[in-house]
Amino acid sequence: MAKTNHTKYAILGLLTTGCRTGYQMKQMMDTSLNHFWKISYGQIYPTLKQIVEEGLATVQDIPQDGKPDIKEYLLTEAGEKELRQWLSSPLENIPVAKNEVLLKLFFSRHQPKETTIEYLVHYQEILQARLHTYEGIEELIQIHSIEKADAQYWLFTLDYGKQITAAEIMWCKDTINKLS
Amino acid sequence: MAKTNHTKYAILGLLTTGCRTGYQMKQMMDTSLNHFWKISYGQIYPTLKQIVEEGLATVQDIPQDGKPDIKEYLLTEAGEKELRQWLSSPLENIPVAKNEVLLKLFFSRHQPKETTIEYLVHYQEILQARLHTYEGIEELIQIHSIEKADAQYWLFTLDYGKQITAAEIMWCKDTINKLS
DNA sequence: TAATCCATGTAAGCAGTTACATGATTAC
DNA sequence: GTAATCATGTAACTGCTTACATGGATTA
Repeated sequence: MAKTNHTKYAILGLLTTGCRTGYQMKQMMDTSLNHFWKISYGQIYPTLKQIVEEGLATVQDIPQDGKPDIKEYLLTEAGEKELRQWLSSPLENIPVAKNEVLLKLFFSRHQPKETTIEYLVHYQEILQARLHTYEGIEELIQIHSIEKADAQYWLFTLDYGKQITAAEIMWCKDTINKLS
Repeated sequence: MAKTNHTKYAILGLLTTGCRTGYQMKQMMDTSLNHFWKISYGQIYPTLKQIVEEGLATVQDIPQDGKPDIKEYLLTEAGEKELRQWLSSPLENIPVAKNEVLLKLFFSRHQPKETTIEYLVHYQEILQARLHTYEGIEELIQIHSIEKADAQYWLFTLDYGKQITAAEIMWCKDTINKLS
């Protein structure tokens, strides 16, 4: 089964992008990785602890003036190796993404068509808003990392979000039409 | 927060489609709802029990010859009402779907481009296979439910799967090109 | 004779969120 | 004076999968 703990690798990866504290990682997630990955502090801090125990990173307490002390994490060579190994490992069975929108639609013959249409219109608005968010992220990436080797790959993932969301919007329009 | 237990509603919904046992529901999930919803027996049976306790369905033990006894579940009026209420409730914050493919790509500057390309080619193949699966599901729906009011909505969800997968394949090709 | 189908169910465990606690500093 | 920002962390809980148990009938 090779149960890969993806969260662990997400954090190892973030350690290569300039993030050095759990707090910074959370912020990064909530901005740049926002559209395809998200974890809570309740997950980040214990995982960081575990990563240190495994020798994949080191910690150092650094006092700050005015602000709370920080714990600075740095990737070790073993950590880098582990990350690279995960990157090059083939992707196995991708789990099915649960889709609440489709679940409701699947059973929607039990409600008036108008309600379903309203529902889809609302969903379309959410998608449109999401597209705007992506534009914001694009700017962030360009500001943050003009000369970073990362930027190219970050824009690939963003492009995914943009293209798939656009396709979803198209589908919404199609489906609304079919129902009208 | 209005924590909606989607699994419960998935099961209530399935009870309106001719599924009368937990076993049948699992089969239905693994075929027709396969691309956007999936649950295990360990989730189905306890939820069915709970649904009966809440008065949303009734059970009946029915002995069979040759095969194991079945427990036949039937939706009550209260159950139908509950389902309809959920259907008409607005969709709130859609949780971020974690995407392992994008997570790896995000950190892929740490590996040779060739490896990333191979990886994307492999992913593309998986997507292509998925498209074929969808065609299979389409046939299933058409056979299963020629005169069912459900069919229209089932085909909508399938259409979603087909269109989004096609868009993903396009993105794969684009990205492979950019990397070459 | 080994595997698969039918059909139900439970216990252990994991991944993850939510809510809470702490406490100084800065912005409105 | 109230809220937000910075920064770390834990405990309780939920949702879900996996692995196991049972056992006759059918298929390869």
